[in-house]
Amino acid sequence: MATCKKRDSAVTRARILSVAERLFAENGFDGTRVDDIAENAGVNKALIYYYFKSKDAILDALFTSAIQEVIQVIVSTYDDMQLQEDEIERIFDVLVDLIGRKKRIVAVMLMESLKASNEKPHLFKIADYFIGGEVETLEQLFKHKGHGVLTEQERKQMLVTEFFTGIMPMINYVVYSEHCQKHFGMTRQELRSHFLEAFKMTHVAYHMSYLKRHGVNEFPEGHINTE
Amino acid sequence: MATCKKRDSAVTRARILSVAERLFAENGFDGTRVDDIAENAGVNKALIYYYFKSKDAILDALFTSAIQEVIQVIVSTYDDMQLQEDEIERIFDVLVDLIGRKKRIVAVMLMESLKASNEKPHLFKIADYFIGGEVETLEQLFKHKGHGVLTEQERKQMLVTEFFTGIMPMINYVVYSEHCQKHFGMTRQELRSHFLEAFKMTHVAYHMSYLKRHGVNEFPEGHINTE
Amino acid sequence: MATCKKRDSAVTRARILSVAERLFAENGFDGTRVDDIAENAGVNKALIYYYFKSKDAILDALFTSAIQEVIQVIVSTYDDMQLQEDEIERIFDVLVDLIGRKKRIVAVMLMESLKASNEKPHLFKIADYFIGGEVETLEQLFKHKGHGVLTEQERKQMLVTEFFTGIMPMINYVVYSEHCQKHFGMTRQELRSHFLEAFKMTHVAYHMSYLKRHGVNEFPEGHINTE
Amino acid sequence: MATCKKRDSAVTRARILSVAERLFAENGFDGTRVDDIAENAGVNKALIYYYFKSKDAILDALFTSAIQEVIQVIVSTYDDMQLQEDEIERIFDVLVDLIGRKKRIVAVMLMESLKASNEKPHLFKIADYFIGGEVETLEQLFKHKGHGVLTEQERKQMLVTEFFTGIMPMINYVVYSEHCQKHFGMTRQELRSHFLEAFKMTHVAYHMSYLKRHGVNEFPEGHINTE
DNA sequence: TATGAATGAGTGTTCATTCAT
DNA sequence: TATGAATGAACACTCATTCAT
Repeated sequence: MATCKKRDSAVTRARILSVAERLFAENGFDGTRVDDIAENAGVNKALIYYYFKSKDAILDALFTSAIQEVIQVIVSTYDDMQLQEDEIERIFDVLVDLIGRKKRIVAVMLMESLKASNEKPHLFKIADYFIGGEVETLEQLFKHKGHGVLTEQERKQMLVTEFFTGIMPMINYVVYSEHCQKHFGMTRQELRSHFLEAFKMTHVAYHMSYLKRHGVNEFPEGHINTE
Repeated sequence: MATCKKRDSAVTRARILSVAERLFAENGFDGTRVDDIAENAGVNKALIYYYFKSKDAILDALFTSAIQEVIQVIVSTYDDMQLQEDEIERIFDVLVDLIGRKKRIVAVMLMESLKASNEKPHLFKIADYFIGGEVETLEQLFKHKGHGVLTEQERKQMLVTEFFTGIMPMINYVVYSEHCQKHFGMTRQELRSHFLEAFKMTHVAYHMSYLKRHGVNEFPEGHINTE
Repeated sequence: MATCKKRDSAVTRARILSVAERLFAENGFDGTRVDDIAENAGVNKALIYYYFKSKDAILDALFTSAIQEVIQVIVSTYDDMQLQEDEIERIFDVLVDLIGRKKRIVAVMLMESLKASNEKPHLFKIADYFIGGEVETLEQLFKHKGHGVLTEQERKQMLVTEFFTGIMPMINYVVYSEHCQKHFGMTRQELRSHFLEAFKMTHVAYHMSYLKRHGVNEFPEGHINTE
Repeated sequence: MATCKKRDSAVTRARILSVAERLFAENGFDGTRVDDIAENAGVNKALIYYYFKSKDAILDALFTSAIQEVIQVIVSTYDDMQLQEDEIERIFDVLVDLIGRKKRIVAVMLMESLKASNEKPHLFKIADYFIGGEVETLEQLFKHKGHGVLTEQERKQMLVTEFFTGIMPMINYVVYSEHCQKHFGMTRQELRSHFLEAFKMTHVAYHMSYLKRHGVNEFPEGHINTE
């Protein structure tokens, strides 16, 4: 009769992950004790080690699943979406919501990435997919317009621009959202619309002018339109 | 006679702080042991507690001194600098070098700021001064041009824009510099010039167009010039 | 019809015991985990607790069965064997092979016996049977020769001699065999023949001279012959 | 005024080692907890890790110091001692007392040596010195008598004989002394004299007859005398 | 000002054992 | 007879902090 809550492997594992995600975000990875995770998940500490090899393995599992989820959404987004200017907001919504749903684990990713001793920050795994999508889209447009392939320098410039003025601001918006609301005394909506405006006026505007400068004004089947 | 290397209170204290800054940046605050600090500073562990009440106190001292130094530089920078476009690069250099010199402690600040449990992230203390400088400068220009004071909404938009597309990208550039060089396969110089270019084409360009839109084309005694 | 591999109680139990014996010998009792036994035996960990009350119970079962097996062989050996000198080697073979077959569990017994806290080392259970066989044989000979029963002191001397120069060297040979081969750089055969020689020249030679000293030169129906 | 007991590094370290030695002997290495050592030594557990890198390091320290002590005594013993038969008992006393003083740590060595997974048992380090002393002495005698150097086979036979019928019985006597007294119902003195008798009648007798067989009846400046 | 010794409270991890099915 | 899930009690080791000198 009663839906058995205990003894369900998948559910328990998920609960551990969920709790770990929250606590890591609240106190950082090092600041979170396995005991805390156990207690908050309502399971025995040893059970955590039944599902995960180590505390690090929990973090890895969180990272991996977050990255996979993000990648999946990005791929499908760039697939079925026309980059018309009037769709900017919709794209923005999708991406911000996407990261937002994983904001806690993304925050942990940032924390770990900030450690100088960290060799291969997971942050870049996500960034790569975002950037990859944008750069690829642009290359397609260029090829269609008769421009040759990008030079190495052009590619590098693109990567850096996308990273520091495209994806990172979005990530920062997501992870610092609450702090900003408090510090600047804004509602969630205010902050969101102000950030969207700022993003449009900087990163998006740059894209538009870049395309215009390269004579990409009309798009094959209706891609990014600049005016 | 006496080569006063040991027994010099100020020097020892400074060495402890310097070592702590490096180790905190390398391994995070939680990942750094007081033993490590002691060993690397070449002092007895107990001596650290003679100079600092606790490990946290070391971090606070680092934050405080870093913030003070940053503020001091910013104030003097905005004082004696003409925001002509041809000076953008010089301003950029000054600011980036400023943060860069404190990059490690800034990285720690970011880490701490990312924790959801953190009430008043130190990050904003620094950001406020940067933003404050820019916003004040703009307000001065506006007043001079006959525009009234900024509306609340305009101010908020300005704050958000400065934070997410102005100061944060610079901070990110500084703290992720090494990781980016490695990940994108660039030299320090390449990354710097690409980032500067990206910054100009987004945040700076936004400022220029904003000013132009508001008819601020000439400056009293030679402020920001848009063309 | 049914290939009864699983679901065969006796076989499973035996497999658990066999695996436990190997692992205990390899890593010691404390160094062996029940998980390891389960994994190596290819059974579920909980099943082990279906067959055995505890980890200690597994060890006890191993001890008990080993001791019983040893006793059984000893009894039959001393029954049907003539202690002629030319049979020394055959006796030696039988005994060494006997212990050798249980060498792993014997090693564990020794380990347990070495603990000062151990009250009644199992080691003596086995030793008693070996010693008992020899002493009894000798007593039979003496009685037959007209010597009276042994004095208490003679018995005690016999026990000690048998223990330290008879059974223990054989046990040591078996349990340290591999280590000795490696350390002394010998093949199994070399070590065996050298040990047999050493055993003959010490313990066996002592027996012979002892018997001779007591005028036991001929044997009723062909027992130990000294020259 | 009061002789300061605390805060004396050497004393504390020694107390830890002493307690560890006792507990390891009582319960085995794996059966002893660091907490137990701390409690019995009357020190904080962390202090143990201030003096020793790990639990294994404690064992190593015990082994190393025991081995060094044993080696030192052996060297001086074989140096200044005449191997006359009437001195056998004195030699025996010295060696047995020597091992006896380290009986607990020797017992632990045996336990560890019994683990099949143990690569280089410490047991052999001690055994080598005992055996080395005896073998060298014999070689000297042979050389003096005009016998050439030992063949490889002779050396190997000697090593095996010394190990299994010389040093190991003595070690066994020492480590099983208490158990034997209890099991065989003897006093310490009884056991000792019985064992000495057994040792003389086997290992020592073998040495004597071996020498006689090789015509070593008189000794240069009074070494081992066989009759 | 400086240090070696000492401590209490963790901290990740393990393991024998049991439960529910 | 068999299993996957769950647990409590350890356990080796760590670390910020303090004491005595």
